[in-house]
Amino acid sequence: MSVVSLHEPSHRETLWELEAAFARGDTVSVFGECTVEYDGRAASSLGPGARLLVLKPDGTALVHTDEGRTPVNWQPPGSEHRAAVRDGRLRVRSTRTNPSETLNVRFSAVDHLAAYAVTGGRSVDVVGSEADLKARILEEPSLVADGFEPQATERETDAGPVDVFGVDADGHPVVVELKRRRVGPDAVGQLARYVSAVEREEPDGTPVGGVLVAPSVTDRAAELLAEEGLDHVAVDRLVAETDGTELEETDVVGDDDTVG
Amino acid sequence: MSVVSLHEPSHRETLWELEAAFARGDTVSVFGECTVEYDGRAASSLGPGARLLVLKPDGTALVHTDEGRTPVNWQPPGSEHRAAVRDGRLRVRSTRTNPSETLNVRFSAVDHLAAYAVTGGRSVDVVGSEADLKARILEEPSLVADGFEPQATERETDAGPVDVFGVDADGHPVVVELKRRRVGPDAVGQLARYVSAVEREEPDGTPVGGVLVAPSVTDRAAELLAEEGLDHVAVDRLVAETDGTELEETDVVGDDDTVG
DNA sequence: TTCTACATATCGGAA
DNA sequence: TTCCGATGTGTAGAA
Repeated sequence: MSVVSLHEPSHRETLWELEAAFARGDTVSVFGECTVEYDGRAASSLGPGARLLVLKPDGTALVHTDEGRTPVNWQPPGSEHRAAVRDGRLRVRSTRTNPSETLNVRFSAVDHLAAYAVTGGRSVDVVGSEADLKARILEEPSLVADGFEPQATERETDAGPVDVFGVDADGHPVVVELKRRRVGPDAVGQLARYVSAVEREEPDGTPVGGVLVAPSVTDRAAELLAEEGLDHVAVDRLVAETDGTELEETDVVGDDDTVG
Repeated sequence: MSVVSLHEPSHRETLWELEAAFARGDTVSVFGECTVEYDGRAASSLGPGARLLVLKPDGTALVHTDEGRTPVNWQPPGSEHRAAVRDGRLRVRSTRTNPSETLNVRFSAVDHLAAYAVTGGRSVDVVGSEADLKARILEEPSLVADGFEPQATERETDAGPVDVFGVDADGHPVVVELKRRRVGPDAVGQLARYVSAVEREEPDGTPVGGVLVAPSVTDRAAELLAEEGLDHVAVDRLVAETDGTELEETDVVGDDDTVG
């Protein structure tokens, strides 16, 4: 049987099915009235309400309310799920170590449980990552500056790895920081940090250039760049991906049986 | 009825029930064999597999595999869900604008659907935030440095808001950056950025101090701090919360009916 | 395991 | 709405 589904089960039935689902390696969805407590890196408490609890075979636990992409409470992969009936409530406790964390979900009533053999598979990123931007820069270094010659990627410095490192037309070192989206002061700080580190490596007085490649920068970021003598080059991910040729949306519109 | 549950429904039944659940404002859990495509800030594709789809009334859509806390694909709150039957498959499409994004989940077979009136409520953080750390510092400024006097929190600079701003025993400006956990080079960069901004505000030659308050720092971060003439003060969240008195775990151990 | 930075980050607060 | 930084960030890749 592919799916096990319990409608308004007793705590004992829920307990039994959770045990079986854990043993099978199923992913479990539980709807019910519960409270949630968490203690670990922080500590929090959630009062009674109707929630969705998802338990994965890799140890992930998610408590969702009716709002938000982020679970209201959770436990990361690698945790261990345990269920028990105590004080007339069904308790699901998920724990992990390093850091030590505990999630406690107490159901006064379980309204529905479903267990199913969910499979894996990663979503293949077809476009849009910082790696795409890097490929584009390496393919056409003049986007950074006329005469720019890349020499290394992920080059290590005392301040961390530089996205693209190279030399300008005068042979002076240039640090390039890539961002896939509009950036603020933090990205300028990151670039400045790498530039400083390279300056410390070079003979005194060697000018070290810094270029922030991003679709756009905030006003404050632009001021900080000017303040630090750093440059911004506007390169959009669309430009990076299409090489000048815009892609058209070709998805078909107009369906039968559409609801929503 | 509190929960609506369909076992191995036809696409038409699924479609009908999704429509009803959307109208009621229910949160929906769908188990089935599907492919997923996403296009928006990035673009990705996920091949056939057995997955869990969660649809919330606020427009959130989550596609979960058997692994990981992060959904393999998703749509943020504010999106609009639509369902349709097309080419013999049940399609759930979730779209939003600004940025324009589309999530497309195509089920070859739906094995289970459950709809339930999930309620809200935020998890109340009882301890452990950066705000706690700030309160602790304001309560006992000498933790930062002997003679330190806080003058403002979230003080604006050209580089952004400073967590705690004050003067040292000599009356010189001091910038304090708070972190609730162990920090790396990025936090040093953030502090350095604020210090630089304050230095630009002050008369030339005014020494501006910078203190990073965090439980600990990485080796590289420590080197960078030294390089920049900045300080680190180790203040743990536990110290911040308990004021010297350690809390004991009082949770009861030893339950009946425990499984897992 | 730890370190380092990316992410379709998400989220909340402020201007 | 944009800006800005915190987050129990999570996650991957490298040392």
